[in-house]
Amino acid sequence: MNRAFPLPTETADIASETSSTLKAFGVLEVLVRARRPVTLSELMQATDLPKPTLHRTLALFEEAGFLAREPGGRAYIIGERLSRFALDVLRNDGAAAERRTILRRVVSEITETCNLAVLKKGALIYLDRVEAPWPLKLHLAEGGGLPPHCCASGKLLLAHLAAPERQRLLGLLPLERFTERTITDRAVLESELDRIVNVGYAVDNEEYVLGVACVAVPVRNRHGEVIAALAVQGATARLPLMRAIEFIPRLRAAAAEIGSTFG
Amino acid sequence: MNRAFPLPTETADIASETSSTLKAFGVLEVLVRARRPVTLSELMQATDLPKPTLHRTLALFEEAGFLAREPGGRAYIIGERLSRFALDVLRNDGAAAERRTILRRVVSEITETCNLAVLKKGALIYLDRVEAPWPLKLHLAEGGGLPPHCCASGKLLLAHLAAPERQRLLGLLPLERFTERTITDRAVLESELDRIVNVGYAVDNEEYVLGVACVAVPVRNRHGEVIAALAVQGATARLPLMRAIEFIPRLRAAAAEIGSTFG
DNA sequence: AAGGAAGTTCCGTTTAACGGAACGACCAGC
DNA sequence: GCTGGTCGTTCCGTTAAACGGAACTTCCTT
Repeated sequence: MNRAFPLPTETADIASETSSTLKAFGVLEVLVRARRPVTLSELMQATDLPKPTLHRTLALFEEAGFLAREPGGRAYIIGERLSRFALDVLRNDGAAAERRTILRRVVSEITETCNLAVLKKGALIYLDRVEAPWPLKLHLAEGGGLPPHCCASGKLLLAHLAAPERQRLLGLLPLERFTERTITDRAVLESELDRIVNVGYAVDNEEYVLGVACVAVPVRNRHGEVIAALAVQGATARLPLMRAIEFIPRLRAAAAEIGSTFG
Repeated sequence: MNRAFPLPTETADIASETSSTLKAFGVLEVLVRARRPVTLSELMQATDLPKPTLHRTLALFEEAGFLAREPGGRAYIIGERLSRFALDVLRNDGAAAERRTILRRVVSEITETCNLAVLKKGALIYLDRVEAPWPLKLHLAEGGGLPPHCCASGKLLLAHLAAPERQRLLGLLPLERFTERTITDRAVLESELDRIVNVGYAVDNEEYVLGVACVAVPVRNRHGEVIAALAVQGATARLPLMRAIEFIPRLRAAAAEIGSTFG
C-alpha cells in the first residue's frame, strides 16, 4: 500500500502522549489532514504508535461512527458522525463569536446582509450569517445547503478547488436551472470559474433567486489557501450588482480579518 | 450559573460508554452543540457523568488546546486546536462530495429518497443518504444500523457475501419479525438471497416498516466485487413496489458511477 | 458571617489500554 | 501451486491510566 505522497507528519509525537484519549485524537488529526483514505500502516509511520494500539483505536472510532472504511478496501475515511461534529464546531467555537463580530461590523457599515460559507459534501453551507435590518429578507439554506453553481460563494469556492477535484465535481453537479440566468452549461461555468480565480471575486446576478444579487470574496488561511467565502447579498431593487461590487474592497478587508481567526 | 436554556440532550447515554475516549468525545459533542460557553455542572446534567471524571476529561482537553476557558469565567469554550481540526475534517470530504453529488442527482431525477449503505458487523449502515422533498419522511438507522434480513440493501449485501461468510451470518442473525412480511425463516431467506444474486437487485416490500418499500442494486468496485448497496425507498402510497422497480435502470447507472469513486 | 452551590483535588480501587508475538489474508514472482 | 513478503487482525499477560466517593476550596448569595 505504498502511496505516492506521505502523510503530513508535523504533529508532535503522539506516541509519547500518556492519555489514551489524546493519543486517539492525535491519530484522528493525522488522518484528517490526509486528503484521502488512510491505511493502518501509513498511520503507523506517521504516528509511531504500535500496530495493535492503532488498530484498537481505529476500530473504536469505526464502531462509533466517527470513522468508516473505504468500501471495498481497508483504508479509513471520515465518518458521518465526525463530519457532523466538525460542522458543529465551526459553527459554535469561540472564534465563531469573533467572526460574527467582524461580520456584524461589515453589515452595519454597508447595511446589507452578509454571510460566511464553506463547501461540505459538494453543497454550500453557511457557517454564519448576519442580516441587515431591511424588511425584505430571504431565507436560504435551511438544512442541506445551496447548490454551488448558482450562488456567488458556491462558484467562488468551486473555482478555488484543486484542479482534479474541481473537474470531478463539475462533471457531477446537476447544474439545475433556477432562473433564466442560472449557468447550466458546463463549459460556460468552467470559464466563469477561471475568470473568478483571476479577478478574485464571484458574483451571482439573480442566478438562483430572481431579484437577489450576491458578491463573494475568498477567505484565506495564513497559507493563502481558500477555506471559506464571505458574501454580501441583497434584493437588486436596493442592491443592484453594480453597487454590490463597490463593496468588494470592504469585503476583502473583512475576509482578511476573518481568515486570521482560522488556525 | 443557572442558564435559561438547557443543553440539547438527545445524545445516547455517554455515561454507559465503556471507552474513556468515546466518553470524552461524547462530552465534546454535547459541548459543541451548545451555542455558548458551557459549565461543568451543565455538562454533569447533560451527560450523567460523575463530577471528577468530567473535570479530568475537560482539564485534559484544555491542557491539550482542544478546549479553553471562557475568559473571565470558568465555562469551557472550543479551543484553537479543535477548531483547526474541524476545518481539516470539512476540507477532507472530496470523495464524499462526489458520491453525495451522484446521489443527489438520482434523487432529483426520481424524486424519491435514496441511500448508500454497507454491511458492518452484520448490520446495515448508511454511508450517505439524500432525502426527497416529500413531507412524509422516515428516520431509520440513527445509530447502530438496520437488521439486514428485512431491508432491500441488507438482503442484497448478504446475498453477495462469499458463501462461508454468508452462512456464518445467516446462522447468527436473529431474523427478528417486524411486520407480517418479514422473512423469519432461514431457508426462505436463503432462497431469497439466491434469487437476488440471479436477478441483480433486491426488494423490501414492507418487510421492516409497514407502508415502506425499497429497491436496492449493487455497487461494484473495478474488480466487480459488491462493496455497497444503492437503494431507493419511499412510502408505498407514493412509491408502490412496482414503481420502485422501474427505477432500477437509473439506479444501476448511478451505482456504476459511485463504484468508480472507490479505489 | 453563614449557607450553599459550583469547582477542584485526593487517593485507594478497578478496569481499560497496552503492545509483543503469533496468526491470517493477500499479493507477486517464480 | 508454492514461497517470501507485506499488511491487517487477534491473543493475552502486564501495566498504568481512568475511575469516582469524599473531602476541600472558592465564590456567590443573603
